[in-house]
Amino acid sequence: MTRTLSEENYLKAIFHLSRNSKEKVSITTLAASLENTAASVISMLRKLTAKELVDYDKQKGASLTRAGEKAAIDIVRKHRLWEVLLAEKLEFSWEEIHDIAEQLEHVHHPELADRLDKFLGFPQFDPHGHPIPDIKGNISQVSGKLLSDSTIGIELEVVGVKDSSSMFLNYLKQLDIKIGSKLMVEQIIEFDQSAIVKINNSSSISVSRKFLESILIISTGS
Amino acid sequence: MTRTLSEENYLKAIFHLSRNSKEKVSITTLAASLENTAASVISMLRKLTAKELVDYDKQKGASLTRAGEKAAIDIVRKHRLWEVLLAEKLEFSWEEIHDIAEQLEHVHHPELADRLDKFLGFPQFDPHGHPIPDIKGNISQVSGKLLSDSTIGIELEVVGVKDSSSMFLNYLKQLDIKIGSKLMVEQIIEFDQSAIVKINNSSSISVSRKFLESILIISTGS
DNA sequence: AATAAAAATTAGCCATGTCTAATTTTTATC
DNA sequence: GATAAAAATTAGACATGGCTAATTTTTATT
Ligand SMILES: [Mn+2]
Ligand SMILES: [Mn+2]
Ligand SMILES: [Mn+2]
Ligand SMILES: [Mn+2]
Repeated sequence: MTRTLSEENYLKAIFHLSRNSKEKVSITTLAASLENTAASVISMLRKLTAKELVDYDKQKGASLTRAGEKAAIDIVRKHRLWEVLLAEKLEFSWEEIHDIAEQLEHVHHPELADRLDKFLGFPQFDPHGHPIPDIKGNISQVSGKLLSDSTIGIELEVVGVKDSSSMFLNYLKQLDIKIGSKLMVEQIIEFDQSAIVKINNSSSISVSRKFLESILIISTGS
Repeated sequence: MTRTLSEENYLKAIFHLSRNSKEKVSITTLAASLENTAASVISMLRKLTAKELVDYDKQKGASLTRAGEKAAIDIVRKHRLWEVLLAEKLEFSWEEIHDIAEQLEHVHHPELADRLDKFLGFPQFDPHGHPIPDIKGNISQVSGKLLSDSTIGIELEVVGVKDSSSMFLNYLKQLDIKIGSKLMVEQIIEFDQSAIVKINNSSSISVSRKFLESILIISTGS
C-alpha cells in the first residue's frame, strides 16, 4: 500500500481544501489547486477511492476517509518538520523552504518524522506559523486570526501567513514583515476593500484585500 | 534540463560501476546493478545520450560525459551528506541510512548540498567510510584497502565498507563490527578462499570471500 | 418550465519508464 | 572456420498520470 508522489499530493490537497471550507471538495476546486485538469482529477479520485483513502461519488465532492486523513496528516507533519530543519539548521529563509519541503515531504521512512521532531526539540509551529501535527496526528489550533478580520487602530502582531508561496513571502520580505512584526490597520478603503497598514510603527502602505486575507495576527495592544 | 529520478539513478549507477573497473560499462552490468532488463537500459541510455550526459554506441559500453559525471558526483555528494545528517543528527544507525539517502539524494535545490555540508561541519567521509565529494566535485581517495588484500596476522582497523546494503550491515552489527573495530586475518582457507578472522581481539569467526571483499581496512599493527 | 452556464464525466491520446519475447550481433570455443 | 553462448537490439505491450475535446448532468436564471 505504498503511495505515489501524485497520490500523496492529492491527499494533501484534499486535506487542506476541506480544512478551510469544512466541506467536501469539488473536482473543479481540486483541479485548480493542483493545476491539473478536471479529467485528471476524476481518474485519480477513482484510484484513491479504490484504495479507500477517499470517499467519492456518494454526492458531489470528495473527502478523506479515516485512513486518507491519517496519510495526509503524516505528509503535513513531515512537510512542516522539514521546513523547521531547513530554516533553523540550514539557514534557509522563509520563502525558500516551502518548495524544498514539497519534495522532502515525500521521503518515506517509518521513523523519520519522529526523529526529526526530536532533533528539532518538538516544535509546535513551522516557520510560517502553521501548527505541526504531533506524533499522534493531533493538530493544535492555529494561533491568530486573519488580518482582514481585525479591528482598525489596534496594535497587532504577525504570527503567521496563510499563503506560503515564495511570491507572497518575497513581497513580505520587501515590506520587512516577518513573524513578530507589528502591524496596525489604519483605514479600510470601501471601494475595493484594500487597506492602509502601518508596519513596525513606521511607514504606512496600501495593501490589497488579498494581502489582508493572507496574514495571521493576534492583537497585542489597545 | 531537469533530471528525472530514473535518469539520476542511471547516472549514479554508471558512475559507481565505472569507478571500480575504470572501463566503459556494459548493458548487462548496468541492468544487473539497477535490477532492470537490458531492453530498459538501452532505451534509457539512448535518452541520456540525447541529453549529452552519456557517451554510448561508439563501442561496447556506456560512460559519462563531463556533464554526466558532474551530475553523478552531485548526487553522490548529496547522498553521503544526507547520510551524515541521518546518522549524526537524527541518530539513525549504519544500516538504516542508505535507503533513506537513496530518496533524499533526489531532492533538488541549488544550495541544499552546500548548506548541509556547512551545517555538518564539512565532513570528509560518510558513515560507511566513503569519501564525500567537496563543493567543487573533488573526491578524496578512499582511505584503506580491502580486507581481502590484507596480510595474515597483522592487526587491522575497519575504516569503511564497500557494500552499504542493510543486509550486509546487519550482519556486521551482529558480529559487532563497526568503523574503528580491530580485525586480524588468522587464516585463509584455500579451498574456497574463506577466512578465519579475529574480531576486536576476542572471538574468531569464519567468513566468506565475499565478506573479505566488502570491508575496507588500514593496518595498525605488527 | 425553458434555457444558459457551470461542473462532471467520458473517450481517446500521449510521454515516461518499465517489461517480455523475438532477433541480430558479437565473442568464445572447439 | 563452424558453432554455441552471451550480449545487444528490436518490436510490441503495459501501467501511470497527465492532456484535449466532446458529451452529459447539474445548477442557476429568467
Ligand atoms: Mn508535494
Ligand atoms: Mn509551512
Ligand atoms: Mn536513488
Ligand atoms: Mn554511504
